[in-house]
Amino acid sequence: MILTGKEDMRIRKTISAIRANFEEMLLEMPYEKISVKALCERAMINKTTFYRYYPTMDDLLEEVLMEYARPYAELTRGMRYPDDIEVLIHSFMTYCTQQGPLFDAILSSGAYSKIMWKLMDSMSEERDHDVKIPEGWTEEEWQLYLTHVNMSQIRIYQKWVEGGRSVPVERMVAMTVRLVCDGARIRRK
Amino acid sequence: MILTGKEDMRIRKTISAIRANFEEMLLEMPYEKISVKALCERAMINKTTFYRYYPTMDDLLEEVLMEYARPYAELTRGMRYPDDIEVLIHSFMTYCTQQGPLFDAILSSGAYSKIMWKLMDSMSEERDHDVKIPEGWTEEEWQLYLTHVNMSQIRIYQKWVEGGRSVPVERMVAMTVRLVCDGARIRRK
DNA sequence: ACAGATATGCAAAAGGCGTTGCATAACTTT
DNA sequence: AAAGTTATGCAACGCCTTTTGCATATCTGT
Repeated sequence: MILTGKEDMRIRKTISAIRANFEEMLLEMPYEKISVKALCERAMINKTTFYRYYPTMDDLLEEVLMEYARPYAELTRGMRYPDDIEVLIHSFMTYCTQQGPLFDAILSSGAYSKIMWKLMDSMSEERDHDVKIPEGWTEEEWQLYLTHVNMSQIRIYQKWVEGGRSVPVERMVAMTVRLVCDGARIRRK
Repeated sequence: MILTGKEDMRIRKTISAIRANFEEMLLEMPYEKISVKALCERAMINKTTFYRYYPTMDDLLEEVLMEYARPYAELTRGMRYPDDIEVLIHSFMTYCTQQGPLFDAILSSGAYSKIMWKLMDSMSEERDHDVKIPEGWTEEEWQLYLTHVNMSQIRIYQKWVEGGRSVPVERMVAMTVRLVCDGARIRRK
């Protein structure tokens, strides 16, 4: 549930407690280890109350993650595939990098990869929902294009985090741009 | 558990019952809806017996899915990225297409996307485990390359299935090859 | 400050997971 | 065919999820 600030004070108190404790726990343990029971005990609310707002824990996770999508859409407003692809890749990588440990914790919780697709989709949807298919592309080609480009970025970022970010961001961006933009047929040297 | 045929007959009976009923159920309902309890009742075995062989249901799913990886590795033996990328993409798409409804059911059960990465990894690992990093590539570039190429293929295939395969295979292959090989900077027309 | 609305807590229930110890059944070996 | 091995079934357990009805506490509007 997203707070507008106009709700009953009990609601705001409850939601904040859930959110705050959930985010804390995400930093302490992998998502899969967090039980409704433990979260409720920690947030000092009743299980019933939790279920009043979130059908499942996954919904809560999704809600938290989705709040990262909005600022990104804002940041890249006006940018378009395929023309601005370099900038978009750069923005994505640097944006993710700046989001801090919570963001990475959720992404690394590979168990819930479905949510990442959703994230990537909504990151582009918020920006692209009004966008027409570019000239010369069929509907299917365009869908394929977005799938390909989005998927690569998020998976590459995720693997990069998993690997402890041993490569500097800028180098990572450069490699990604080269690979995604110039294609996979290229030979090095 | 993979049967060699030399086991105690009780074991073979049990494992077959589990596998057969599990595969049936996968065609009837999404993976997440299948409970250990229901599977055991249907297979007419005790829960204890199930857990003797599979720590979790995920392991069972993985086992079933992984059996698709071996023939694919066989099929593409000797092929290498990046040189044979066109053939590899073509092989992947057509191979998947020929696997029938069970394969698609597992893949569409998007909930369990983690396993697809595993699938894709093992599809290439079985083939590439002995392969050195190509000349002129750094370790990281090569990892990035594989991530990118593998991810795209599996996600594109998955989306294609989700969309009811409205585009013919060969066209799908062509589009994928073009996009992955020639890169995402290209403009149509 | 009061009345009405409504969110929360509590307790209990049904159901699934994963584990245990033990008796019994089925299999293999000789 | 008997002896020894080992897989299965059974019953019960502790734990977690998700839902329920109802009483109580807390909020909001006036």
